[in-house]
Amino acid sequence: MKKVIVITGPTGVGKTNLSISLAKYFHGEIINADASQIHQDLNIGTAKISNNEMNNITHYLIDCIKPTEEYSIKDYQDEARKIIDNLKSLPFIVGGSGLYIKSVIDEYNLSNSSRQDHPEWDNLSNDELYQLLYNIDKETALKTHQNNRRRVYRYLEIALDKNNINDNLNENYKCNKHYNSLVICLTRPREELYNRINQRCEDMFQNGWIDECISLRNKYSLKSIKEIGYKEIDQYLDNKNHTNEDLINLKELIKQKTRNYAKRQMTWFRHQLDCKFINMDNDTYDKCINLINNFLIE
RNA sequence: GGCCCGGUAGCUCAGUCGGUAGAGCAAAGGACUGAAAAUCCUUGUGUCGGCGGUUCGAUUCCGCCCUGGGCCA
Repeated sequence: MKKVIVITGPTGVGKTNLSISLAKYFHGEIINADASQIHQDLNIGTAKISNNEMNNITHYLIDCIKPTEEYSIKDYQDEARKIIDNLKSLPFIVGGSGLYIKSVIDEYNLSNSSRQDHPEWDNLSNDELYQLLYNIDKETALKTHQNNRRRVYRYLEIALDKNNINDNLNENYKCNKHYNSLVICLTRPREELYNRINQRCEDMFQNGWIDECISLRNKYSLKSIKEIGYKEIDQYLDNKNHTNEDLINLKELIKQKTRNYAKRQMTWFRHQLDCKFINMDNDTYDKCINLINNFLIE
C-alpha cells in the first residue's frame, strides 16, 4: 500500500509554510486538498500559495476549474488518486477540506448515482421532501434533519436509484484505508488561531482583495461563489455609496465567517478524521520530521 | 442648577399591572458519503446600575446616589 503524508488543520493555522519545508526535506510533492484553491482566479481571498512561495515544489490540483464550474468530491477523489498512483516521490496531501482528504486516503465508496436536478421536488417544502425520504428509507431519514434540505435531497436521490443497491450510506465513518497514510492535523489555541485569522483577513484587503473582486466581476457573477468573502465583497461593491464604516463592517463579517469556518473544521477533524494533532510552536517542524521518518521506516 | 428619557445576557433591545426574566445577533457545542470556505442542528443565571424604604416578597412602586443622552437656565 502506497504511503502518503497528509498535512491538514483549520484555516490560518499555518499549513502552507510548514508543508513546503517538509516537502523540501523529504523531496516530496504536494497535492492540494483545499476545495477553494482548486478554482482559478480566486487567489487573494483563498490565501492561495504563489509560485514564489512554492519554492520549486511541484503542486497538483490548484487552479483546475473556473470559479463557477461544478466540481464534486468524486472528481477530486479520482484526480487525486490518479496523481498519487503515478507519483515517484513522496506525496504530501495538504489542505483543510477534510472530506476531500478522507475520500482519497480511505476506502470511501461513493454511490453510483451522481447528483442531478429534480425539478419535481422544487415546490416541496422541507417537511414534504423529508416525508418523501422518510417513507422510502426511514433509517437514512433519521440520520439528518429535515431543514438540511441539500442533504435530504441527496439522500432521496440515492434512495430512489434502483441501480444503487450497494450504496454505503449506512456504513460507519471509519472505513478501511486506501493508502497507508500519516495524517497530521495542525492546531493552535483558539484565541491565537482567531487572532491569526483576523490579521490574515486584514492582510488580504491590504494585498488588493477588493481589486481582485472588481476584475472578477467582469468575468463571472460573484453571487454564486461560495468561498468566504467573495459574495460579501460583491455586495459591498454593488452599493455605490459605500462608506468607510461599510468597509469596516465588511471586514468584520468576513473575519467572523472565517472564524466560524475554522471552528467547524476543528469539529470535523476531532470527530471524523483519524489523525495526530500537533500544536504549532517552535518544535512543530522537528516533531513532524520525526513522525514522518518513523512512519516511513515502518 | 432645573426638567425629561435611558441604564436588564458579550452587543442591540423586549418584559414583569410586585411572585428574581426572554428575543435577535454574537459565542460555544454538535452533525456530516457526489456543493465541504458548503449545508444543517442544539444551547440563554444575568449582582435586571448602586444603596435604602414600603411589602410576606422589589428587577418592577417610592427616595437618594452614580452614570449616559436630550432640553432649559
